[in-house]
Amino acid sequence: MNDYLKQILTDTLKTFDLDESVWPEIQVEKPRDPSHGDAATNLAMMLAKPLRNNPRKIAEELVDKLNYDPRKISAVDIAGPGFINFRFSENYLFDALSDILKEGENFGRSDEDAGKRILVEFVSANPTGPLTVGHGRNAVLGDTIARLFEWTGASVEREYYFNNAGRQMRVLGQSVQARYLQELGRDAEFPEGGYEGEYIRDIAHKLVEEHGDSLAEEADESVFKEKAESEIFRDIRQTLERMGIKMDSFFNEHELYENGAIDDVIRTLRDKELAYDHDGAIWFKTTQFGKDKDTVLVKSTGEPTYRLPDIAYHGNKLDRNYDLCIDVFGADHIDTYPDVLNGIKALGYDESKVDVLVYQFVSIVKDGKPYKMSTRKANFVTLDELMDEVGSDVTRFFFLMRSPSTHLEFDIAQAKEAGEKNPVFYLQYAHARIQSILRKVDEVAELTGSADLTQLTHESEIRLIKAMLEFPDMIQSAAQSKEPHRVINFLNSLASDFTTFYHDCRILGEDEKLMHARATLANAVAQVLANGLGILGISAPDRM
RNA sequence: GCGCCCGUAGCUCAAUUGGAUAGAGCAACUGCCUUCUAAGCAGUAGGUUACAGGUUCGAGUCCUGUCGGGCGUACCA
Repeated sequence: MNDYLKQILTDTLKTFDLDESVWPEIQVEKPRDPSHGDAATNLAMMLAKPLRNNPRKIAEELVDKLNYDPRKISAVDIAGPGFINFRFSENYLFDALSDILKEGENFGRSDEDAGKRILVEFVSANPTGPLTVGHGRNAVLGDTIARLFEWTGASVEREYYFNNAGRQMRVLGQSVQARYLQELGRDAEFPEGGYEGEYIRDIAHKLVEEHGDSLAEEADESVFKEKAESEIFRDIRQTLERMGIKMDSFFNEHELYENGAIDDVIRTLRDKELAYDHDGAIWFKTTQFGKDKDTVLVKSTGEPTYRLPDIAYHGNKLDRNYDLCIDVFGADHIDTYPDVLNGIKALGYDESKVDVLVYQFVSIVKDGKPYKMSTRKANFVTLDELMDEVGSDVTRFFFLMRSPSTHLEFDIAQAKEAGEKNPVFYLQYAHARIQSILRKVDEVAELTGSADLTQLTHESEIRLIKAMLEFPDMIQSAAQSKEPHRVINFLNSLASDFTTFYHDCRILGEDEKLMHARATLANAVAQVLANGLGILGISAPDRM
């Protein structure tokens, strides 16, 4: 419809004495206030300057010359400072409603990004412990953005990047080793800054069961580290699966050392005089990109900092020919990704193909008080514990309901509350309620063929149809802006429109023609709710 | 000190990317179950969008400054 409006406005614009080069971009949007119509354009206001005329006068001329199809548009009028408002004809709305049902579970999909290959990298937690509520926002945002782009037609892959080498992991191995020896009743000193969580004891216990005391004389921690890694990764995968997240690949940083990518990065940066030696370390000239200081790429110990493999990793991703690589990062990485972008640009890649979603941190409220988490100190709430309490639907919903750019306050008590305080149920309830009605309709009547939709005349019926029509555009803008919470806002509003309809209009007990039309409408609403919940990875139950 | 993000109703947050009278949920108050699920609906109250300027037909949204909060500012990841 928007395309149609833009088209007829463009046609009208051609009749004006105005060079095409100064034409404003034609914008059509839905007015906030429904009394202003179904669509509006600010074109007359945009033309005020080039035409040197009063916007309302221009609007009058535009409307006068506008040639529109009355089967689609029932009224056009001018309001406010010069807005032109359009009202959709009912005929158009009814056609659109039957299209929704025809498209069914595909309603809302588009080919906006058809043919594009997109890689979403997310979670990417090193295997030092179970996934916590802190990781949850990353995991659910990444997965949902991937789903959104699947709906806009892209071919999407999900990747988990990790590093199983380095100091963190050594300390992890030492922690397990210490617990193993303690389990055998021997003296063992727990490492400084070791991982104190209960899961470390569980891993140690498993080692005792599998190997008895045969590992007691191991000189270093590597056996323990490997066991810890495989156990923790198994847990992580299970947790993700429980949340409906399936990774297509796990990328080990180690690969970048083996295939020489790391060395290549250093060599190229040196060639371009963007890297140099100083104090035994190798530095990246980030001052050239406007930073205060240069940045260390390789420490004097010979160990690279994480930036270097990050640059190599992004180069690797772009080598795999993705059209777009999306990274999902917490706010603590906000300062590091410009280095990565500058790095890959210096290597000759197109950095515009890397897109970073930075989300703000989750703060936990537990027992009404803020709760500070640390994996190492084992003050954390794991995602599994959370899902034990509230299930995956509520978990996903809470992480998605806020804009990524604002802090998310996760109130464990509120999430646990299965009742009215919990907003996810509102959506599921609307869906279940419709299914229940449709079951009853089936019992009382044998409805065949297509309904006579002209029976739908009530204000709340018309509003529902209009609301559903916005679904496809909403998905596109949610994907493009990487803001899944827009889907939730939309569904909340749709569910609310439905319950208004539910209270205004009965389905059962009306004559068969009207019942058929309303059942059709309700069916479409259920379909759109189910599609939207599907994008969010949340179930749409048939009964509650 | 410097960089990035944020500041909207008592609380948690929206606001169609610069549009018309800033909206929801929770909490408070008033009504509504003899009809399809009351996990619901209708209504009342609650605001100088932190503050001060600026840009323009038009600003919660953009620019500058001030105040307040978060994160970063490592040869940690």
